[in-house]
Amino acid sequence: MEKYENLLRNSNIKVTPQRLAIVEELDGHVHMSIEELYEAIKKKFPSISLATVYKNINAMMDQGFMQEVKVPGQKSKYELTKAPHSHVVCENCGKVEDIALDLEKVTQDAANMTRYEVRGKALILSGICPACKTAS
Amino acid sequence: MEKYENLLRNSNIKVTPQRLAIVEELDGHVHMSIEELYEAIKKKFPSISLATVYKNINAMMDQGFMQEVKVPGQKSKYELTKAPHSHVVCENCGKVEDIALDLEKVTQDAANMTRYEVRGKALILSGICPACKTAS
DNA sequence: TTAAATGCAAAAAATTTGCAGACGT
DNA sequence: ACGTCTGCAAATTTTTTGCATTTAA
Repeated sequence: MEKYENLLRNSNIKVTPQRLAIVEELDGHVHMSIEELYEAIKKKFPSISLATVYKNINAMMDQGFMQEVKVPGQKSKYELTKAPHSHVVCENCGKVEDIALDLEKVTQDAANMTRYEVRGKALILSGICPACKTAS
Repeated sequence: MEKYENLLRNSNIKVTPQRLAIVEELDGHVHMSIEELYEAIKKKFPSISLATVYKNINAMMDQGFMQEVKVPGQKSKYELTKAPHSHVVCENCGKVEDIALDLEKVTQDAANMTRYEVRGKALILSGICPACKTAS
């Protein structure tokens, strides 16, 4: 995970094993709640404390490294900052996936209707994922 | 607020002054956090307890009367259930507004790409509202 | 070497629960 | 009258903070 070490270093944020563990965990799972992250990291890093996870999530969010995904009906999940994108969440299994959707038109419409200077767009679609549909 | 009395009554949920106060407050302000609701209602109804606000929000959400709006960067706000719609939030003053946007195309795209059976759509745009733009 | 990070325990904030009395229907 | 709701206090849960020690650079 060389790439993350450098990304962190370039941003007045020290590279600690705890931080790398968080980043690597997210790099694998993509979307996890605080508690999920903590439990997962404890397996490889039993001494980590929950406070450290909180502090680091907050620090990395302040630096723009990480973003909160406010999922309807469940706890917030966190992801490493990537290109802007939308999310799809399965109402059955809770899984969250990224999806690249074109929100240009919708954003234009909104700007015209509200006169807002629109800066951010957060779209979360929910439904039943193919796996859960098959299973039921 | 006759209308709400009947709506509540038709749904095995008793009409109490506390509940009417919550509903009337939201009917006026549309989007409020738990704490905002509690503070506002206390003015007209000093004996209400925070626990009652929580219990009623939860009860009315269970009944589908009320919905949580998970706003990026601030506490969740609540609104009375209306026709599906999107939201615009001002990053400066925190105000949340409803907006009717056509998400048909975007939803279709998402369904095609993910094979999800899409049921819900939550879009929150953020930016600077006209009032804050003028003021700055 | 030095400022920043960790981990613990304690504090604070947010939310839920149990229960006796009050209230809606 | 009956079952539900309220308000209080206590219990949980979630998140933040202070501080002594350790660690990255």
